[in-house]
Amino acid sequence: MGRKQQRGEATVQQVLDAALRVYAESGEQGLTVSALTKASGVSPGSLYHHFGNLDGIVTELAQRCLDRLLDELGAAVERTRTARSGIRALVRAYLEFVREHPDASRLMHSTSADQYGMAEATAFRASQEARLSVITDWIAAHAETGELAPLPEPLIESLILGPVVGAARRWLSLGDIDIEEAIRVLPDRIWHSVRA
Amino acid sequence: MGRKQQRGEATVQQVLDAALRVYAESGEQGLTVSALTKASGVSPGSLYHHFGNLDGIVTELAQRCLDRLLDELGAAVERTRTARSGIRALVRAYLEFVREHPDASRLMHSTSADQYGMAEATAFRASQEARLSVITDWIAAHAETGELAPLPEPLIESLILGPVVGAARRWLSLGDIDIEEAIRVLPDRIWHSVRA
DNA sequence: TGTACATCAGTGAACGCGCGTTCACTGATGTAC
DNA sequence: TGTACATCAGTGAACGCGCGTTCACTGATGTAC
Repeated sequence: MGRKQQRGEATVQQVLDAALRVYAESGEQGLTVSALTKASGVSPGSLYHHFGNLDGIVTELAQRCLDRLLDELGAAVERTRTARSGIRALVRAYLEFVREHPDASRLMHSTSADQYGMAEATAFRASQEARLSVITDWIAAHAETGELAPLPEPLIESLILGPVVGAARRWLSLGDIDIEEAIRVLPDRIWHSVRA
Repeated sequence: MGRKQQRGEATVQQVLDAALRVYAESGEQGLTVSALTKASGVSPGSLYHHFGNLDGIVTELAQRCLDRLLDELGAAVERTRTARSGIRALVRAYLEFVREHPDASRLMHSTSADQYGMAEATAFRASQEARLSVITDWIAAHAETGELAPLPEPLIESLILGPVVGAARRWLSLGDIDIEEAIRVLPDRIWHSVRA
């Protein structure tokens, strides 16, 4: 049985790069097969050979973006000791990721749990569970020490990520937020909403 | 010049009701013209007579939903004196609206500023300015008294609405949040993140 | 090392479907005098 | 009150476009012996 050829993965990467570019320029409704073949130089047939269908491309791209984000968040949190420094690092890492990768962030913020229905959102979450659990476990641990408010994990998560996502979205779309100021200010503000 | 006939407005309402129903059942991609004609009993021609195009229907529906939400938020805030009671009332009113009108909330949360590009998001916001300013003015007023943290209005807004929207979205899609608990808990938690 | 074979990667013309939209028309409602 | 006219409301068959997808095929890469 032949091993997978490496030029395959190169093509996959080429397509995903092009997809992010197209999405950044023309948004979700601009992300068509013909736009992708044009932007990537990859033929429709090859595209289907690697991804199955158009949805597969978007899903794969969103997954990879989320992978990177969650990796950074996990790393940020694991470098800390106290709940306070952890929350602050988490918020800062998220906003810095958005600042560094605005296109990827835009994509994630509009596809992750939004356009897809509930079932797919659940599946999506499940597939990231390994990376996600680094963070949720950390939260659970610090909830048990009494440093964090005794709330269900989803509520804690909403309190932390809610303002971050809100500010990020707004910076990405309306642009009436100074992201540097957000990075300076939000971590501590959010900490005050979840501490015991 | 003949006055507008009232059966026109009845048809418009019929279509918008159907649109919300279709959206709730089949999501954004199910909201097609043929689905609307089937669900509303209104012919394509009539549909275009009243709305111009399909986008016009979605926009109109989102606008009307947002109208109602902002009215309730404005009313909730105006019944209060202190910053603390105002913030808490605002959060509570938002979550109660979501609980009472989940379908309308789902629609707003995925169309308002998401699928549309920046330009349209701005225009959308501008058209709601009257209702929006009731709330932003209230925030500005209480920021000046020193009750609220001295932050730019968009950041305050993110801190307040972020967790609310996050929790609402999650209740609407994943369903792993107890909305009654959120109504009980979030108002005070959020208040702690924006107070001076 | 060379040859034969299997699998992977990639092409691009072609297809059919369903979408948003139009248009010529009929019917209903309101206005003028 | 009745008649003539203008505008609004509504119909539904028809259209064309562009979308996602397929498929028969060629070329490249890796494996077996």
